[in-house]
Amino acid sequence: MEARGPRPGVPVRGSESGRPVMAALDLLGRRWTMRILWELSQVPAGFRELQRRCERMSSSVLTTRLDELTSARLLTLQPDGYHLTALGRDLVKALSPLDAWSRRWAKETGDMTTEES
Amino acid sequence: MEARGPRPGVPVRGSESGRPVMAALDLLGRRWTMRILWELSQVPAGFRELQRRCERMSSSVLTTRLDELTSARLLTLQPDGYHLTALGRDLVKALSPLDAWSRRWAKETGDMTTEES
DNA sequence: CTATGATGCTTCGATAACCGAAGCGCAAGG
DNA sequence: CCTTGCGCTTCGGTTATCGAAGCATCATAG
Repeated sequence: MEARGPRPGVPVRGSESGRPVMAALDLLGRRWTMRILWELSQVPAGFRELQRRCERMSSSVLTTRLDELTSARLLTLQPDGYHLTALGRDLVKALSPLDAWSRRWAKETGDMTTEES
Repeated sequence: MEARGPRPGVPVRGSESGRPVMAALDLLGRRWTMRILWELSQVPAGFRELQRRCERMSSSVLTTRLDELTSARLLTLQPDGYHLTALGRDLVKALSPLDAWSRRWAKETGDMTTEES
């Protein structure tokens, strides 16, 4: 299929610099990407189960994302489904404070607390 | 403009659950969102400067994102430009391990275009 | 040998998201 | 007055995503 997502060292959407973090932001800023990583970090899954878990995400996009993430070396397809690589697990680990943050976000939404420069 | 992005506690794209982290993943998984937060965390900026920094991102999308992020209480418009709120700064803080990870990613992908951030 | 059901994945027309050049209304400066 | 910069909108064109249907393959069952 030749999807070929963003990789560090190469210009990406919104940045010619090739700075690694920009490639990461591009990759992660595509629909479903973080969700897929998130789901796979909980429990590895095959194509269709992944699709089910993500509330019927379209199969074509799932294929594209799996291609991008695989060619970025974040996951691999194994007999029993897609797994995160060590690199992929590290990414999820790097992203994990997001869960705690989101809970705080939920709490503070509706409040009128803490807002200044 | 009434764009109104995802908020915790409300069903979002790809998840009916309303779980906070799903709302966060939806919000952050939109084009330019993380980049905008990233840029504003470095230095606050007005509309046009922000547009310049993000290599000419389209103004219409920028408006939409600023609207979403503002109504999510992650940033505010002040006389001297857009600023992160305390909540927004915490988000960026939660996302900050991404920078270190991306450098490792770059190393392990074989590409050595590791510029300074 | 069917047939049935599950898998990973593709196709393709329809829809939604995004792009970007142009322009608006406003405020400040010359 | 004229210009400059601002936040922001408009709108026609482009790209990304959707989703139902289908294909090839493998395993199990009849």
